[in-house]
Amino acid sequence: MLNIEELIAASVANIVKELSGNEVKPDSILIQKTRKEFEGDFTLVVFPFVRFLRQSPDQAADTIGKSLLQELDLVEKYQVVKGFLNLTLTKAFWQSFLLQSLDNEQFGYRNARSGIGAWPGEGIEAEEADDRPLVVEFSSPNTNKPLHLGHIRNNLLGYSVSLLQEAAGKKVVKVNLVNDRGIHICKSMLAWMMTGDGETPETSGKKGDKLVGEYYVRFEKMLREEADALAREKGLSDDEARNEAPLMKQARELLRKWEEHDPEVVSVWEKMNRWVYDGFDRTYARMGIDFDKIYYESDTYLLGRKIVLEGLKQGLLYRREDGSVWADLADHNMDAKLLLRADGTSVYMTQDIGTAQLRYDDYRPGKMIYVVGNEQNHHFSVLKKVLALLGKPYADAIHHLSYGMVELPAGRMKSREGTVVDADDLMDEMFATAGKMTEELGKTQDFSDEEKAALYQTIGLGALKYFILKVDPKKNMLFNPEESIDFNGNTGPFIQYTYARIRSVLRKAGEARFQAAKKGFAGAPVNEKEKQLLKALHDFPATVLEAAEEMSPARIANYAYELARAYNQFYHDHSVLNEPDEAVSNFRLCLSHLTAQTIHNAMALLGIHVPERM
RNA sequence: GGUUCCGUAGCUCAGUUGGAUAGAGCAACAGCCUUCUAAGCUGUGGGUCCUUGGUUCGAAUCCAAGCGGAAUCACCA
Repeated sequence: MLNIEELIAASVANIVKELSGNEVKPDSILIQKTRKEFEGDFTLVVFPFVRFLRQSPDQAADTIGKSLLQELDLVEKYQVVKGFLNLTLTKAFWQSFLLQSLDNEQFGYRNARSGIGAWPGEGIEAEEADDRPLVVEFSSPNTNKPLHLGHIRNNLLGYSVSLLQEAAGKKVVKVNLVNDRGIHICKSMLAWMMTGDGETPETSGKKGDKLVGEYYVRFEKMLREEADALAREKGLSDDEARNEAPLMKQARELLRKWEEHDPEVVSVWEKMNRWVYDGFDRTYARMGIDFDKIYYESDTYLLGRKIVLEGLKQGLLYRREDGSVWADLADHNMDAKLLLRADGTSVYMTQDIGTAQLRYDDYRPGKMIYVVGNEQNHHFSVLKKVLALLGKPYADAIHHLSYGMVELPAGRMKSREGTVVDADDLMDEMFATAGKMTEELGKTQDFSDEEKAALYQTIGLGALKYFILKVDPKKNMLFNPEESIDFNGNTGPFIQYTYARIRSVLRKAGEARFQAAKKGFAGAPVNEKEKQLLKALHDFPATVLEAAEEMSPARIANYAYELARAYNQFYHDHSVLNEPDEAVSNFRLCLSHLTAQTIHNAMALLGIHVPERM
């Protein structure tokens, strides 16, 4: 079915062709929303075809306007302003849009395509890439430290982008790739073995990821002391001293033993990783994030190595004298990339090759989206080149969703300077602030303790998520811990509040009255504030598709804000239930209902809940 | 130095495939609660859209050069 903009555009194309005999390109017909300061609903920019019509812009606009008025019933009138043709659609059009949308709880979402759940299997290769599932990787933490603010942006983005793609009709698989192996985790293990005295999350009461993180910090501290001493004694550079320090040698020895599957080492590794996973799980749960599949690097790096060795056998890669294996990327003006060290161990790129293959085998995705910070832009362009070199069909399917860093007023977070903003702490603070604000406003006197806790969590998380998601992903963003995140203005709680207000009206009206209202508003007059609301609501489905296309939750966040603002302006000026004219009251009730539904659906795409009362 | 990204109000950010007089919020000031939730609404002040050229009927948006900032150019992940 054509939407209204397409319908008008098609009609305009016909008109111009009849008048001038010229075929106009569809994309030269620009239908946009009429700006607030002019009368009208949609605007046609006539400049692109004044040439064909051999008329002044205003004359051309008038000519087209007249024809549209005749041809399309839903065009009520038009006005010409400086080469812009402003069309006003009939009340009937808007009211039937409202009526049709009201019963659709999934308003704005495209239905998920059926039959895609049964992958992988025969025939999947023949399907269009568009019909295949999408794999979205996000979070991807290391297991030596708790999650921090940077991870929060990553998690929220990845989760929201997944929801957006689903809303656009794609089948989505959310995956996490846990970096559970390597020197960093060996450092935590070593510090724990040397100084831990058997401490566990149970004996200490500490969250597992926090506990392991503490040992990582302890290792770094001890290493620093050793390295400083060594640098003084032997006059070594800092890098040399750190490398030469006995602790560092022990950590590397631990890694070597791990790769040899030393049972004792593997057992400590498993134990401490489990602590971390338990901690992460709690943080994810609180954040409202989940995954369909978790990959572990310890499982994928060997596959990567296998693929590299096959590539070498096929002559796609080459071996240097020292035995290391490389990809030649000179054709792409890139330096050669190391894929296996001389000792046969793998690097980051190697395991990413394995991971990509595994995902392809598991899901045959049309696209593999990696939500990873922009510091890894180069890594991903190399990964794609290497996979192409290896002849992998999924090389082009890889899409790096690159996002900007979260910066503090003093710059980047630095663990050495203790400026890392911990994810759990931040959420705790948000919940506490939400509670304080709500108590001050005296809004929850009749709430039970459980209801209060749930509400404060909803508001606190809403504020945090909205704050982060409203910013264009590719831009760096600033977070100032001194100034707590706002609850007024362009914020999550503002939108949540608007929803709660509407729900309050709807509760007062009751379901029976709403059902009756749906049948009883035809022909009611539409005032300016109501028209603004209708236009905003009408925009939602297209906005969802654009946001999905651009992978930008920010588009949805800004949309939700505009919608809430439009409702509040309407609400301020007009009464729903106290309106004496029954048809008008019915109309406003329905308008309120669809607005609530749309706010709910928009916020859901950001992973934000909306409260019935606040 | 090469490559990529960013530069819009005092601050944080919007601004669709180029379209009308560049918008919000915060902060400041002034108003609005006997009426469905004032976490709201209304108003005032605040701009060299980094600069200079180019393309165009039309440029914050596209192109080129320059300036400023960030990331990256690892046998780290």
